Amino acid sequence: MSELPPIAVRFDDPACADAAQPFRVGDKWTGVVLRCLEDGAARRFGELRAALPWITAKVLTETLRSMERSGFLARSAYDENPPRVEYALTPLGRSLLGPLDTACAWARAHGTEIGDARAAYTGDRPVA
Amino acid sequence: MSELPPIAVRFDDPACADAAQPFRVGDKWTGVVLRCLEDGAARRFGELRAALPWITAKVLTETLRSMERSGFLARSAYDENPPRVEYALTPLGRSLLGPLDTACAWARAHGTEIGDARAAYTGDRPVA
DNA sequence: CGGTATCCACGTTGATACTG
DNA sequence: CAGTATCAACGTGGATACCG
Repeated sequence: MSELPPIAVRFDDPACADAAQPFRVGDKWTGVVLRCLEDGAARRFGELRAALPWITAKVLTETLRSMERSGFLARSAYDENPPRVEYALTPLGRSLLGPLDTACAWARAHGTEIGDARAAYTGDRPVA
Repeated sequence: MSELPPIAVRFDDPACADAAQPFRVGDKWTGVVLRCLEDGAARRFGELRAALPWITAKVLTETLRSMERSGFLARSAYDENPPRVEYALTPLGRSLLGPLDTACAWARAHGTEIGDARAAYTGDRPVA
């Protein structure tokens, strides 16, 4: 299985610019994990860690547990040495990808307008 | 201008069941405010308050400020007695409605599956 | 009417260290 | 390798009271 490239901070990445990203899927990191698994392949914990170096192991674990609990992904543990654990999207998890794409498309089309609006915002509240 | 009906807790309402609602737009209440203004009409602060009685004035003010700052809505204050302030979506704010509908459609189609998955979840992690 | 000011409880994130 | 334990820091959200 090929290594996942680290997910750079992209505009359509919920990890970056929460400020400029009005759409969120699930918890803070759910969207990025979905992106890591969107091709349908199963990934090991370490692969996900390597792809998302800015998430601590603890938070990644919590995110994966939460997604598992909601039925978005399935966890498979193999009793080997060294241990191996794999995560893959379920059909329910894959069903999130469409709306996620819609949100990302919005961000690509309009995201910069948010920054423009904030830059232009003075806090003045003229009286009509 | 007609009174806004209170927004009941609907499944596609981000206010209810954060747990079962994986999509969020902006801050906690941004989505509901968008819904209140989606018809394009301007609403007074008090109208929004009445429609969203479960949001405190402070938090509603913060939400409106944040949305104004991001360019999602425009605030108009009229120097009258008693004071009048109106909020209306900007074109940028209206552009959010499409993705919001997509997210709500997902929730209607798949939302119950999350609850099912949680009910079925035992925390057992069988070893393969 | 349309807000602010103040204070607080809570949940989430994060750093660090440790383990089967 | 794939986690867990612990603790600290922070931001959000909410209750209440007051103001121009």
